[in-house]
Amino acid sequence: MIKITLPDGSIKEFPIGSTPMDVARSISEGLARNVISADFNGTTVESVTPLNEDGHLTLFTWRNDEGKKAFWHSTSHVVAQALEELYPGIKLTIGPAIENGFYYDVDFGEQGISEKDFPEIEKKALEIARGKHDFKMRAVSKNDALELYKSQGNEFKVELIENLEDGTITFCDHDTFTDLCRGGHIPNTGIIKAIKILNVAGAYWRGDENKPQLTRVYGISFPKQKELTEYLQLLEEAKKRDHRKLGKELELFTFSRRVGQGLPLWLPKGAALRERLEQFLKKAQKKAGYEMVISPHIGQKELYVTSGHYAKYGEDSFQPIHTPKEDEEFLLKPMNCPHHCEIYNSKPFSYRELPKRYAEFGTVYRYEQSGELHGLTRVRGFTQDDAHIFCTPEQLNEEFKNVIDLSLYVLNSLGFDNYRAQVSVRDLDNPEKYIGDPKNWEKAEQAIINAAEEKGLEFAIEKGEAAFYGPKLDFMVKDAIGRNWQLGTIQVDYNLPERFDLSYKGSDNELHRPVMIHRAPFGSMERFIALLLEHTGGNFPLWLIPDQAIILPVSEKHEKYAEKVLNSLENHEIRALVDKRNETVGKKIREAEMNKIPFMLIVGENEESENTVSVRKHGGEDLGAISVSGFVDLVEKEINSTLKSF
RNA sequence: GCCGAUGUAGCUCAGCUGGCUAGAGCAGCUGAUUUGUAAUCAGCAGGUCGUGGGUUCGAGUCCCUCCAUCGGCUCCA
Repeated sequence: MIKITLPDGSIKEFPIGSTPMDVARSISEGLARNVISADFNGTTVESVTPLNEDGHLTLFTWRNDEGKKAFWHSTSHVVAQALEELYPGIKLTIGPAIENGFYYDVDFGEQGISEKDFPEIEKKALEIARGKHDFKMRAVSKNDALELYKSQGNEFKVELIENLEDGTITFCDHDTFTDLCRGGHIPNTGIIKAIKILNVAGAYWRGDENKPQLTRVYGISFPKQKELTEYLQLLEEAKKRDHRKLGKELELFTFSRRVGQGLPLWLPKGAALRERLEQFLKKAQKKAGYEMVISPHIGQKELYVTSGHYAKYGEDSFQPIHTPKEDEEFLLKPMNCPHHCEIYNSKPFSYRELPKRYAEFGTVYRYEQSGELHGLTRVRGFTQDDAHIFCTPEQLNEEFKNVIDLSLYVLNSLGFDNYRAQVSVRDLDNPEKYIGDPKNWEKAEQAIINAAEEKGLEFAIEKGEAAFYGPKLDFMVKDAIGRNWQLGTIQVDYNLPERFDLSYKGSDNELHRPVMIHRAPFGSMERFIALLLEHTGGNFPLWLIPDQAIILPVSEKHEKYAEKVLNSLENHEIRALVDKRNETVGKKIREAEMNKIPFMLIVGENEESENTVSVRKHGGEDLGAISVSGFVDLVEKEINSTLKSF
């Protein structure tokens, strides 16, 4: 008998060779039907793997991430089989599960596949799945494994196997198909009820651009057809919310071939919106003790040699700007920190004067690779809501907490309420990777962790994820349709204060090195607005949205009254406009709806005589006739409920 | 940068295997209509078919170059 410890701590005895499935069955038939994979003593095992020793067992179902992974990974085997049957002679490489689904990298040789072939692949794969084949693992000797793939001329698998140790190599069989695989499958293909091939793309073998390029086939699968339908609807929804589409429709920004790739042009509505965001943050920052500074868009080469950036500056960057003077070089600034260090350096500081908090909406330029540009989220010129805090090591904890407060204030004011934090610390096994005094690192990491705890943040600690110059905290934000984004990094930096020889006079009358905090709650205005567009689907918070209300006169006779209403609204700083076009009310409403204007104020005979407006909210809700001042109150109330002061 | 796909009017799209002056809807303009909660009607105007080259009697359609966009890969001080 073996002793199996379950996650709830209970220990049960089973005959040697029992499988996770047997364990599930002993708990309930329902669980047994749903169990698709398991973890035994820290390694993923099949639900049918015989267990021969005592240990801890966790059962996974479709509801667990691990279960989904096994499900998708298993589907990739099925799809690989389908591909092999449809395109004889192709070479399979690897096919892992990913965050949403799976992919399989395939060398199609001379053959090519395109979107048109997807239905056929899906059909074939489903046919195979319906055959209800068991997944069976078997151990293979290195020689046998090599021989199999050498005989098939599959140099990719051969390379994989050559890097494996004899005795650890396993194959996975199902139906007529065999694949090199370390395991983690569902018991049977039969539970795969829906398969969708999503797209194909090029991908280098082992991610190395000098190696052959393979075709990566992306797909996803589900245990129920309904779940696939829902997933496809989610993709549709994401498409509707695409910030590139909404940005065009709402006239926020555009790009011009003449101006250049990755260089956004802000249209009036977008520029005004961005200005409101900046003012919002400036106001909060002022209260938090920041001082605005301004620095130029370029800096001498010398500046970046000092900061250390020049050493990393390569051919794949914007090239230096030369002047008539020989050997004079300027660089477009890729970041604001060096400039801010020099601002700090402009005069000596006493510890009594710290912290200094320098903030700037600084536009920076980075030559992102052309294939990497994407709407507003990856651009070549963008504006960071940057600030650098120079403080004493003792002040770090307090300052960090203040920055967390500010970041949370930003997130909450903009409708992001689902987030957690990630604290990135050193990898203690590789201390040589980090610069600065280990004692200070210890202090800084503790300061971040304490700050996160004291602020009641839900956070995870990631070992080895810190930058070489300091630990950091990132916010992982979940948007309205469940996608994760990294937002608002807060970094501690020991490197630049050293390089710029920054100092302050301590109470001991000695010079000390300040600590620097980099932070940008928005990250960049471009990326943040893109994210906000996708999060809200273009329905920005009322305080931020370009047009808050549109007045729709029923006919020409009511234009004068409409103007009067507009005037009252403007007096209360409500952004409104009048649709005076010679169109029906129905059409004006339709267009206002499509333009996502939160309030439509219909004015006609009745409203004019009663001094009211008939309010229709975006989406169709009819609030009926309200006095103009009543409407102003309504707007102000709604704004105040989302936009609290810092 | 690499692989693949795409590029037709301001926007969304048609245009079969190359064949007369390239189509539609919306937006725009003109006129009629004066309108009550998601599209009033009619007319007009609008395109060197991304760019440059080639094949052909003939190219939006086939081939090549470049540019841009999209999906990935790589990269992101």
